[in-house]
Amino acid sequence: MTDRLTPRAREIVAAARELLEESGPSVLTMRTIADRLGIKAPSLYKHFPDKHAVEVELTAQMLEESAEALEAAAGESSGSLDALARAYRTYALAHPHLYCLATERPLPRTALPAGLEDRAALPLLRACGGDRDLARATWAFAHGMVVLEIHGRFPADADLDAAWKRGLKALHP
Amino acid sequence: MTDRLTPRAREIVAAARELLEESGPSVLTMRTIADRLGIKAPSLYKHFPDKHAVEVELTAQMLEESAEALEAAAGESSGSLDALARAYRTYALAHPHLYCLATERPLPRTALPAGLEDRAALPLLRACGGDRDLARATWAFAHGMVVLEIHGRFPADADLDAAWKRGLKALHP
DNA sequence: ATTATCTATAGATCTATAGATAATGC
DNA sequence: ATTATCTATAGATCTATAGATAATGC
Repeated sequence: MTDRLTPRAREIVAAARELLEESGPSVLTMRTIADRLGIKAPSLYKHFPDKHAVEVELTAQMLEESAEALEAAAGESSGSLDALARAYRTYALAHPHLYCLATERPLPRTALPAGLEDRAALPLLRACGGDRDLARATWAFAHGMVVLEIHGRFPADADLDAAWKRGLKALHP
Repeated sequence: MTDRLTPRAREIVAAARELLEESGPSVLTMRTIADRLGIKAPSLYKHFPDKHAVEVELTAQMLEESAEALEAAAGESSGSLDALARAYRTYALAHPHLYCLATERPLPRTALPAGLEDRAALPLLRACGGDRDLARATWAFAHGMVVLEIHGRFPADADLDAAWKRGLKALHP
């Protein structure tokens, strides 16, 4: 995974990520990426075939980092489902634009590192005792809570901690 | 609600909706909307101040129609939470681009018809016996299932009916 | 030699405004 | 008169390619 890209390509992805996280997807263009590196936009095409390839790398970063966050939560003292949920929510809310970019479009499965999709899903699956249906339902709940919060869909006075607790209590009594 | 817009404005929204549902958000431009009506794009600005105002109307349509679908499900024989969930999923999957447009951005609360947000939330809140936390958790679960399905995030062989059942059983035993 | 960069540019679009013209309604 | 439309256009962008030039590595 660290050798998927040349060093220069990694710098390009890093610049893209800073832009995305700071200012959102609408400012993420080949020109703004190049500007941040002090080069011209056409030079980027020596490192990536097109813009989509850069976005795929951002998606891979999100999946890998959220997998790491979940693995860390699973490995801690408690390792409870509450801890996993907290880790998921914390990661997503710390990187809302990245989370949405990686999540609100089809997974570019063939372009991602082998095994990454499964790795990202594994901690939750384990915590569900291998019950895939329960793991998917819990994932949907967590994803729904996170994206609805990111997009400001809950009423301003909603107690989201309470909603998380209520959902987790039901799914994992 | 039927008098929010002039007849011509309603035709514009209808054309926008057809485009969106047929071809997705990337083709929804002022020019394509105008083309579909046989007029030129600048003429649209006599009916809407800007493109965003058209999108707000599409969002209002989605909220109103999904509210209707949920109200109908609540009023039927069973009126169970399963029926509500089925209605929600069916509506969203029948209108994936509209559902995402209306859902994957902040709610334009001040521009929407008064009471629409509450109305859309009410059937589920009722079915939860007024428990707002449970209603929000259930909404997040349903929204998560739907958007993950729309965006092709579940493995191709995932049994989504089973995941829905499992989640609903937990949330509403 | 190869690689990274640059300049120049093709080829598309987009949103939105200004001002003229035609059609409609009192 | 008012309203809807049109033409013309401003003013921004975007992605991506072609071909030249400079710098690096054998």
